[in-house]
Amino acid sequence: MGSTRSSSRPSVKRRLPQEFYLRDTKRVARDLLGKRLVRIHNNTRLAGIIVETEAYLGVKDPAAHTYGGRITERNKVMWGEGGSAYVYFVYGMHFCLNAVTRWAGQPEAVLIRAVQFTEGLDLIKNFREISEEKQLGNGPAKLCQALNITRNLNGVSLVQSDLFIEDGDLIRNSQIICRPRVGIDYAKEAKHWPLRFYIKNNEFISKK
DNA sequence: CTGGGGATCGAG
DNA sequence: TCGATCCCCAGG
Repeated sequence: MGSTRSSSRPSVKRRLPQEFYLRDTKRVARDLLGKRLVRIHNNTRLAGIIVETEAYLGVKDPAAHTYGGRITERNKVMWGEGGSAYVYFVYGMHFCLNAVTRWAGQPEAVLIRAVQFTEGLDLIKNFREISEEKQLGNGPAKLCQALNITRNLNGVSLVQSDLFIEDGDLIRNSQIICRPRVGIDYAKEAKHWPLRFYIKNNEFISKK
């Protein structure tokens, strides 16, 4: 009514354009913090804030599936244009979701490692078969289970499909922690590279 | 064809 | 710390 504050102008959330994903992969990983990961499931909106990511830097990154220029059936989506989803199966039972970055032929990606869910919690709790909210998306395989993301979404466009990422709150640099990535002990010197990004003091990240 | 291992999770 | 569980993929 008589409000003179900025709340009278609602912030419009819009889907990130393909250009967002074509940029430097570390920048994309950092900039994805605070954005909203959204999945439309049977006309229901499931969504949450991305609070943790990791960058995978392609042919020169010993931790990446495309290290050394490998082209395989599994990793071929990473070789395509930025802006699509790379979903892979791991450890015999889990799926992980990446946003492919850069242009075709530069096979890099950002792993989404944790999401703070804010919409569609009933359905998400069903998929996860738990109700504790801090446990719903605090890991790359957990958030895939929460959104029912499996191999059939490998390769879909984040710019056009029912799986996408929206604008969100701006996260200041002072609120971002940068550390080595998780679960890549096999990756020689790259295991120390600071390519994991997460929001400081956030309760929904995968590890302390 | 084969077998070693994995961008994880949860129980003990 | 360890087992689950199975697909991937390099090597023969």
